[in-house]
Amino acid sequence: MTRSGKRKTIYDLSALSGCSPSTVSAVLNGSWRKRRISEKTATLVLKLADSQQYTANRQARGLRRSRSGLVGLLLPLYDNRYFSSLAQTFEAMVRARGECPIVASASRDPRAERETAESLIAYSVDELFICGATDPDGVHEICEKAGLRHVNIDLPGTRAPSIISDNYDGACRLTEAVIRHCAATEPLRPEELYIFGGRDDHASRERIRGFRAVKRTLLGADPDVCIQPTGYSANNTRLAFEAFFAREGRLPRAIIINSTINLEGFLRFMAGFPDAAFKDLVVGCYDYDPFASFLPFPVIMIRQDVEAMLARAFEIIADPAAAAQIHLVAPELVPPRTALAGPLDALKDIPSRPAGRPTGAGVAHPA
Amino acid sequence: MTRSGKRKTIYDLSALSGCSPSTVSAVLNGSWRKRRISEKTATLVLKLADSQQYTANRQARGLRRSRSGLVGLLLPLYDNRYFSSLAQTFEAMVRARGECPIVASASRDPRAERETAESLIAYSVDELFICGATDPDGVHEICEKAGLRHVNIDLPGTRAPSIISDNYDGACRLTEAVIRHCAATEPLRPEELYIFGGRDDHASRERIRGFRAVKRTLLGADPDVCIQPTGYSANNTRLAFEAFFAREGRLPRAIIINSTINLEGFLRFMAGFPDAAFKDLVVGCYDYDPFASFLPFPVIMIRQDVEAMLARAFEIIADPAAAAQIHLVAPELVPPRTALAGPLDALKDIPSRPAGRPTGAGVAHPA
DNA sequence: GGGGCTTGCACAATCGATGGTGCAACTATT
DNA sequence: AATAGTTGCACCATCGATTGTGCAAGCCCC
Repeated sequence: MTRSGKRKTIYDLSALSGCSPSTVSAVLNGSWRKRRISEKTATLVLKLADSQQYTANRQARGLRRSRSGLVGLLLPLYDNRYFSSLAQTFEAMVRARGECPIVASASRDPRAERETAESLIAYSVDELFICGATDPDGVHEICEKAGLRHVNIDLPGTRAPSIISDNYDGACRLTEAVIRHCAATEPLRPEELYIFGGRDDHASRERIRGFRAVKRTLLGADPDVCIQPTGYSANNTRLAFEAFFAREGRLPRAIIINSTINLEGFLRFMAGFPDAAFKDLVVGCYDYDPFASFLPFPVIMIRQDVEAMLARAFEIIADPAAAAQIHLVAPELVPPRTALAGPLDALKDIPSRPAGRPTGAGVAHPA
Repeated sequence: MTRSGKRKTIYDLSALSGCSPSTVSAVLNGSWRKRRISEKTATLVLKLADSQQYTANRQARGLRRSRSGLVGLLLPLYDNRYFSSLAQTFEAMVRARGECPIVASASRDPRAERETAESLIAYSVDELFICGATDPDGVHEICEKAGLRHVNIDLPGTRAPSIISDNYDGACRLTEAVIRHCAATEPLRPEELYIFGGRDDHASRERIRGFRAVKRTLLGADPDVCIQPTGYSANNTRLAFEAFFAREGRLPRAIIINSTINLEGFLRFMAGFPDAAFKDLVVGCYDYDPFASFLPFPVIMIRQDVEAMLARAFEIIADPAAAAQIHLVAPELVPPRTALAGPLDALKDIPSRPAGRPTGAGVAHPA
């Protein structure tokens, strides 16, 4: 094992190769043809860099070039399948561009959002994708002061381009799908269909608007009491369901749930009852989670098109003339019991030799 | 709106305040008492820094101090609840220490792992947590050459301290729980209990070892054919179940599944059959996912103690004398239909005014 | 009033990489 | 052979913050 310790610098390579640090630098960053360094010198330096395990110090380079190669993603949180798949896809896309993704979460707290943005700026990120921020305009202001390109995703701001799902249309389709699913048994009455979860943000408002519009159209009425925006907390959602149940002695026949986080709150409620208690329930839920799709009652989900949103966001952030307007991306309605492929399917798995003998040829590892 | 553009530097503040850049620097990094800067000057500079929205350039600071303030986490992937909760918890812990978390994923590919580690080193991360790496020793070598403190999590290496779950014990308890659950109906025969998923890594081996040990003890036999390590791909897992079903005309009565990723493969298989086809199935699964816990058949899960593992990892990485040994952390057996609290429960939710009138006081937003 | 001590700060080198500029040593041209 | 043009590289300032060191001004004391 070679000695542990310090990283090599261009000065080390300079000494070893006998040429100047600037020549080494030019060779290593590819600008050597432009600087008329001879092929021979370049080869020598490159060979040395390889044998010495040289890697450039990105802080030094970033300082000099005032570009860090870092691309930031500001997220509310990691721990649900919508945001984790977003992070996964973001990372793949940034790496594909040869840059380094840096993801940070800010808990949907406007102050944390601003502080996190400042911290990312302190590290000189080159671009910032602001996702699901409670106060996108607050973050915008900080970005603008720092001269940092940025776009909003998932929740729109008024000062920067925003790429969001068409939440209104998604909610319409979701609500309609739930109503039709119920109608197969017995027509749904307006007071039998509730929406839980979400808060006073653009997405929740649009989803509630779609919910109400479709409900009014298809069911003829749209009582206010059916709107229960319990915030984005699982526990508050559980409490809301418990309160409802205590009051009504039953659940609604059909429930639209604003986020899988709220659906987790519903799970907490479920734990107190046997599955049989939910046999007639129909649920519609914003955001897709493969396991949620297979719960013991029909769960119709809306999958936001994370790949399309991010692809669009990358286009827009690259356009210096992009206006502070909203770009809608259509989400996808996912029927119950559907296991969609996700970003992980893009990763190749390395098959391993099975520990036991597989019974049939190639069974355990089909091509 | 203030003009967009450049960030302020200590030189700007120097000019504005009339004192030298080094004085400004000392004031802003807190070393000013030691440098005998007067309280008056300090106050002046701090006020200026505040009004000018100054934030230090971390690249410059990092370059000079050869510490970046970045703490790295190398993950196989983001997009399942085990790793996403790990990322979530990691981030909270790093921020609590006043540093900046930087998470990167490497797809369980040894080459990508090494390259990603190199990239993190290029950004001068101060510490690296290597989680679930296929080749931890390969990453170790790179870290050592760079003089970078590091620990392994989730999968052990031989060259650095490793904090992992007690996979053997967890598998024993899981297998036993599944067997007992089945026995309530009718005693399980050895050939009715399979294990699917995982590959030839330490965790899979330990889990299989525990599985076999308990099976042999409780069921008296332990046929090789019941071991099906189908890798960590959902699709390969689906194919394995389809092949099994095609061959046997049924599923095993009870299945242990090595990872929720493999369980997702099982979902893909499930999608082709009605729920009724699985009414007698009992599943045990490594890693906890709240939605998976509520599938329409009993799913007993093992939750790895992410908080304890990370807390231990932070202790160990801080100890310069830490040996390259394995530290076991006990995982938790989670009965079917259990909705555990997660890292998100630590986030306070900001309640919003409900759009509709809540029927009971405080129902939608209980304290 | 001169030596010694403290106070309060400025100066300048440094971290590693970059890129504009300068300049020898060659080659080509007339 | 003198001039002009090319080739191949070295020199040095620079990015922004940090930190060892130096030093003037003020104070104290005998």
